[in-house]
Amino acid sequence: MKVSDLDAAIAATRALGHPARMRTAAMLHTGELCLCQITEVLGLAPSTVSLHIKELKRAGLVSERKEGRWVFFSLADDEHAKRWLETALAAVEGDPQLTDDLDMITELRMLPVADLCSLGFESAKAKLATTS
Amino acid sequence: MKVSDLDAAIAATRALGHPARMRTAAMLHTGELCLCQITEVLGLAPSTVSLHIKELKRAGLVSERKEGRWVFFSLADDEHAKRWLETALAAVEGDPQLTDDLDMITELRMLPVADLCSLGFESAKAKLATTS
DNA sequence: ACTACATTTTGCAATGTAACGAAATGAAGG
DNA sequence: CCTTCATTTCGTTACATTGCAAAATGTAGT
Repeated sequence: MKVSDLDAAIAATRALGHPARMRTAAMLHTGELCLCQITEVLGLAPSTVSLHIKELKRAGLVSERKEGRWVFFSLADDEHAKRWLETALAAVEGDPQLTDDLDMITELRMLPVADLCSLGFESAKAKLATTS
Repeated sequence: MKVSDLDAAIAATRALGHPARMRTAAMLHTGELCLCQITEVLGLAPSTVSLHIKELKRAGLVSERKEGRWVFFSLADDEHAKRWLETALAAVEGDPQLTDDLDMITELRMLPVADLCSLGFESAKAKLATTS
C-alpha cells in the first residue's frame, strides 16, 4: 500500500510527539538496545514500551533485529528516518532528562542483558558486583 | 516558565503531527494568510481551524499579526521554528494534497479577503468576475 | 516435550484530542 | 452607540491514545 509523503511525515511527527518515544529515539542513537533496557530507563510497563516502539517502527524510524529470545531495536538508516531523527535529536541535544537517560544507558550496557531482563537493574548490578 | 528542549521538541512534533496543521504550515510557507483563507482550503469549521493554529502558535511555529478585523498568520522565523519547518516542509514537498492546497491558495490570494471571509470562495470568485 | 522467559497482543479504565455549533470577544464603520 | 463580522472561547460528543495487568506467542535450553 502506497503511503503519501504527507502521511509519512505525519506518522513520523506523531511517533516522535511523545516523551517516551522521543527519549527512546535518543537512546537508540547510542546504538541498538533490547526492550528490557529501554523499559528500565523509561520506567514503564514492558507492554507499554512495546507499543511505543511499535509506533516508531510503523513510522519507519526504528528497525529490529531478533537474536534468540531478545529483540534488539535500532534507528532506521534510510533517508526518511535520518532526516527526521537528525532534526529531532539535534533539538533535544543536552536536555537534562535525555542526559540522565544516556547516563543510565551507559550503566545498563555494562550488565549482561539476560541479567537485566530477568532481575531488573538493581539486582543485576548487585549480581555483577559480587561475581566480579 | 522555562520549557525544556525536550518539551519544546515534543510540542513541535505534536503540532505538526496532524494533517490540518501540517497542511497549514505548508500553506503559510507561501506567505501570511488570514483564518478564513486557511479555513476555506482545509474545509473545516472556523472554530476548529482556530484551535489548530493555536496549537501551532503554542509550539512556537506560527506567529500572528492583527490588522483591524483580521488576523494574519505566518511561520515563525526563529531558529527553533525554522529547523522543524524546514524538515517538515521538505518532507511533504510535492505531495499531491499539498500541491492542491497551494494551487487553491494561489486562487484565494486573487480575491479580496473581505469578500472571501463574508461570502466564501465561490461567491467571492463570482463577484470578482462580474465587477471586473 | 517441558520449562523459562523476553516480547507481543489483548482487554480495559482513564485521559486527551478533534470536530461542530453556539455564544463571546473585539475592532470598523455607519 | 449600534451593528457587522472575523476570530476565539465554550460546551458537547465521538473517537484516539496511554497506561497497566493478564494472557498469548515464540525461542532456548533441559
